[in-house]
Amino acid sequence: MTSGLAEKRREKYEAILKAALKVFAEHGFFNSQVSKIAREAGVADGTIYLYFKNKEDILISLFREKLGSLVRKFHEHVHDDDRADEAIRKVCELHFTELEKDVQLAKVTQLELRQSSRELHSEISNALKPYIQLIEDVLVRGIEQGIFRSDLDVKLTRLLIFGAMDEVVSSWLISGRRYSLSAQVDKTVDFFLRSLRA
Amino acid sequence: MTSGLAEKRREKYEAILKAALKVFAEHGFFNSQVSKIAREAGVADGTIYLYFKNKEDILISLFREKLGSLVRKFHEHVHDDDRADEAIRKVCELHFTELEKDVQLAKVTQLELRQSSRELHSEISNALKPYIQLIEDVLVRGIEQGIFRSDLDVKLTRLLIFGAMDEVVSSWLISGRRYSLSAQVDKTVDFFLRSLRA
Amino acid sequence: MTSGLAEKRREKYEAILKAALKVFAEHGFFNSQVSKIAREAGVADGTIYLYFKNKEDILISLFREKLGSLVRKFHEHVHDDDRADEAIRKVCELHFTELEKDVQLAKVTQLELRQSSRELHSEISNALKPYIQLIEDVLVRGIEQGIFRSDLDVKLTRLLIFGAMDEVVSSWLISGRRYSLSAQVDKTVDFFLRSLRA
Amino acid sequence: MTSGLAEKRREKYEAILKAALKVFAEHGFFNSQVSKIAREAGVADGTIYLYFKNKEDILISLFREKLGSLVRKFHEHVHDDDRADEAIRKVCELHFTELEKDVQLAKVTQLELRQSSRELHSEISNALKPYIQLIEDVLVRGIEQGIFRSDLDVKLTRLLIFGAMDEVVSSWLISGRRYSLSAQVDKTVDFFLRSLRA
DNA sequence: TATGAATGAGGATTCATTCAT
DNA sequence: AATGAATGAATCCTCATTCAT
Repeated sequence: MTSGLAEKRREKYEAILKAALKVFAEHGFFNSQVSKIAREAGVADGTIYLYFKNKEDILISLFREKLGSLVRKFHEHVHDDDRADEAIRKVCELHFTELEKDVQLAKVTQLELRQSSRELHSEISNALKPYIQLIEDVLVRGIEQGIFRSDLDVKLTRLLIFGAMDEVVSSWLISGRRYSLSAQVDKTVDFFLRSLRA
Repeated sequence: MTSGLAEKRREKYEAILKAALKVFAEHGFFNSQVSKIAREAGVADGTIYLYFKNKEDILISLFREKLGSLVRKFHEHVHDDDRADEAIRKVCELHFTELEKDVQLAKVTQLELRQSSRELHSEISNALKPYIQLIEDVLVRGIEQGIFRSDLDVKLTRLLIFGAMDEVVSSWLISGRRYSLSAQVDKTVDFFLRSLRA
Repeated sequence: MTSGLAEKRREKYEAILKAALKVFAEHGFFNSQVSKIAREAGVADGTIYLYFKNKEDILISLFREKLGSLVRKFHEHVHDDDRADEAIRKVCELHFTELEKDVQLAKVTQLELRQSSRELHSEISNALKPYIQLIEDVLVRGIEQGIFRSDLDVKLTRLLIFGAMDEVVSSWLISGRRYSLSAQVDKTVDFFLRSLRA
Repeated sequence: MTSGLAEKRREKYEAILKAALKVFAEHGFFNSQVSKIAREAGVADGTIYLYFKNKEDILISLFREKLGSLVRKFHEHVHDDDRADEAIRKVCELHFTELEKDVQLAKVTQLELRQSSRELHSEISNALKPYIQLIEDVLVRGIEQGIFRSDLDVKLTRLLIFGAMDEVVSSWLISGRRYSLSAQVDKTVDFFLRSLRA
């Protein structure tokens, strides 16, 4: 029953990631001890190193898994023949609602992820790429559909859109989540579409 | 001659900040030792603590000084009776050209500043407030001038604008500055104004 | 078929020792992980502990086996009625040629063996005793045969002889084996015999 | 008063070395914690690293200082125009009496010094070189004086002599110092001179 | 004011050994 | 007998900060 073993391994892997998410969100990356994560996950300190190369690797893996899941969710809800303006709305909606649902994840991605070492930055930006690319794909499709301006610089625009959403989330977190994040979707998307439309 | 003393004090204060900017930009906040900053500034380790409370205080002070100077520069170039759309252009232009001119500052604000502790974040967002407020003021003025839509949510929009610019700078840095940052001003401002205009 | 089982056990025991010899010679005792020896021997980590008490026990066993084999070889080549001066030559010849043939063994005995813990030292000197004793026996026989001085302090002299040979081997190893070790036999034995002869 | 500062520094340096000698002799290199040395020396753990690069550096420095002092002592007692056979006696006498007087040093040099890492070995053999060279110089002088055989291989012979003495000291230590080490000088030197004499 | 030697808390990681399977 | 995943004790070193001078 190899699947039993692999499954068990996967379970422990995810237990550690879950514990890490909680600890990182609560204390920040640099103030989180590996031993604290181990305790939270109910494993020995050394066990962590059977699943992850080092402390940074935990953060990267966490980020990859979560971002991958976000991209996957997007693909579940949006199809290639959907209207690009609806797709933009869906991206923003998922971005805001998913992070609103999972505050720990929001904290880690917005605040703690930046607290990493120099080398980590390229890893992180690699992990972000599929998401940024996804936004670009929607922009390109919008132009093809004749919905978006054909003179758009898609490489620049994808950054403007991602950066704008990112800042809204950060600000919401820093404010202590005193208002609804998902309530910002409409106005945010409106802002984007006014600029994008042909 | 207290002013002589005060002047001397100010000089050393600035020498330390200048050294810190260089060291932080080169090695990142967490990989910068106070002793390295002291050596770069030509003072003893202990002297640092006569001017700053602790290591974080150096970063905050650096940020405040630099951001204050950026805000000051804006006020030099833009006046209350200027057209709001021109003011938005001026904000973006200054944002991009100032950071393009001072790469060390760009690195510190975009990358290293985020590597700070939990407590630091509120300090940083405090230091950012005057700049964000400045953007908001322009938006309000634009509405009053009838140039911008009156249904704008200025609190949200200022974030969208700041976040978008911020991301363009980050991306430019991460790319290794392989293209001109200031060359992005026109398209970026165009993106903003299409959404803002009445 | 206990002998079949015992044989299999012996085979695995020797496979582990052979692997340990290679790993110890290459990385030194303290830089050799038990898991590395296990991998080299093609067994699981835990299996090591079915054959050896602990890591040190591997080293001691290795030493005993190898030294025992050296003593056995000596007895194959020298007989009680041989001339003692010829026996001294044989001892030195075997000492140098055997270690020259088996560099891994030389490295372990000369360099890594010393890197052991306090408690190990008595074990090691126990394992060395048969060899030192063998030298003493030759000396006693030489006196009886009238070939060696009767005023020799055999307890001291056996140390002088062993220590001298030991140092030649160590120096040869440290030099990177840039010359022939066995070529030193004649001059070394000459040095000994000038002092020993009646 | 720079000499005051330098003196103070030297004093602390020696206090740490003295503490290290005691701790290493008692527990062996690998079982000696840096913190134990610090406590013994009456300084903070971190202070150690103001004087030494790392733990190994303490051992190397200790070795160098002590061996240097032994070489210096030899030069105080022997002069270039002394008879080479007397010089050999002096070498052996100093070797045995100095280590007999300073058992901690004997333990460290004979037993613990070998327990070092691969890289350390070349450092150690470098530190030993002046002493080995000193023996060679005496041999060369003996040949020039016509006292020693002119067909001596001085490079080999210096090893035989050093190795023989070294082993006597090791054996004495392992025996628990149950006999006088310096009492072995006469017979040891006699063994050497019988081989060396023209 | 300025110095810089001294402090000492703090933590990621390794690896010999165990034990459930 | 054999496995190898899990354990968790153990420690060197860094570096922000202090304080005697």
